[in-house]
Amino acid sequence: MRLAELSESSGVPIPTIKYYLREQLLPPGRRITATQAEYDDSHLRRLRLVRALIQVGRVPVATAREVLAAVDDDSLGRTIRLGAALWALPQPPEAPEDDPATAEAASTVDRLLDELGWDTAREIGSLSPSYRTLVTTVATLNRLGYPCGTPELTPYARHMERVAEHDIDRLDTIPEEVEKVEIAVAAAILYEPVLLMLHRLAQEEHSARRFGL
Amino acid sequence: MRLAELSESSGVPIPTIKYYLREQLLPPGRRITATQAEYDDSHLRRLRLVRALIQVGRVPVATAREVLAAVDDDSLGRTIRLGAALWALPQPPEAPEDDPATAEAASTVDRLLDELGWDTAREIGSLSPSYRTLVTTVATLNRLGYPCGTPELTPYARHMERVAEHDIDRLDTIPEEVEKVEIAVAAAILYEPVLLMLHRLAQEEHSARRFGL
DNA sequence: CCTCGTTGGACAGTGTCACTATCCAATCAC
DNA sequence: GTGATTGGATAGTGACACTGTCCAACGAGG
Repeated sequence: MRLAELSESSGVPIPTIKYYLREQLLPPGRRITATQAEYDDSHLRRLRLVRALIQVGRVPVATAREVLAAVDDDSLGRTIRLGAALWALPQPPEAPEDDPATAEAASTVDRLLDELGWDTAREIGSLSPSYRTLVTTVATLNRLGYPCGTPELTPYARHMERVAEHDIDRLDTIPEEVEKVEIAVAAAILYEPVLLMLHRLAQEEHSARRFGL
Repeated sequence: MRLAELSESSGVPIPTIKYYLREQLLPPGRRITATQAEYDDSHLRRLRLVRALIQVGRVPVATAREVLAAVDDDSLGRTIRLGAALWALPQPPEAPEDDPATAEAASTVDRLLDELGWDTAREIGSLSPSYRTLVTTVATLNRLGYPCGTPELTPYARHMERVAEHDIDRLDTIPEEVEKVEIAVAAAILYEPVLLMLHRLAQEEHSARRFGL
């Protein structure tokens, strides 16, 4: 497959593919001659993953490179590779640590994790970007005057726990091993918008039912 | 409250506040003299909402202006105002309609809504940005070779339905009427990151439990 | 009254980011 | 052999969210 054909079948413009090659989001093709290269299905799949990361997942190019590097790192096991990839996802800017609202939010989240019995998350604690982002967001909500303490968060956490269990059950059902990590990353990143949109649709539905259109 | 004081107590730099005033994200202060203006608590609250929208919610400035215009539109009822505000939230770029994968994804989502009995969502259909984004995302997942049909989506939709019901119950418990819409918008936008982060934390927790660290 | 620092406002400049346009020499198709 | 095409390098573009500079009008201290 030539570059033009790769562009054709992926719908991505040639200059953009060249840009991705340059940024190492896409491995170089197999060199045929000094000036021509051949691409295969793995390039096509990777290219679609890149587009999904950037356009749907809104992942910055530099971050996508890290995520993909983790995906390609054969020295890591599957779980670690997936974790490393998700670990690299972008987070909103963090509030200063000396902020009292941040400190309070941190203790709120800690109490939540204790209550839920999420001991692993509790141990990893502030090393996890998810944890830190959660703290920042809770602090923001509190500063805005919106109640967001442990009691408010607990039901949401229980719901998401069930969703996560379901996610992991599904991961085990994927048959192919080769592209498993690639697919898992795509799933992790692309299922988040799906969840959000289902959430908004459900809100629209139930809001309309309760209050009318 | 002078501009400098507003900047001080919000932590937002003065030039940025001026920029927000210029972009009409923040209403102008009450003019004291020809060259000085006075701001109050409502400005401070609005400013924090703007920061939350832009920094946590990653809402573009132009979109934030529309969202806030809907919030301020006294001619609309509360539900409509909230709907209008959420309606304006940014969506990923949409796939071309003639794409066969998009058409298939649309029918998948339609079947899902039928199955769930979300009749209002079904009627509104493609008018809702949430619907269209969901279709686009499902199409992307399918193109990547990830199974994402009605059976895969249904359990997720059921979970999010329960979350949405809980959301709406909570909305009713907010006592103050004046800032209700403002708070509801902040909640709708800021609770999405909270949900996502709880989801990721839960994934980390259960993945670690099942597969080890 | 008269400074002199401060205020709000206008406007141009900056940094980042995701592309995109241009150019070039090597090669392939006829 | 010749004209189009290819892959690669480099520089440019446009959107976006600020940010820095300047300025005339205040307002408080002497």
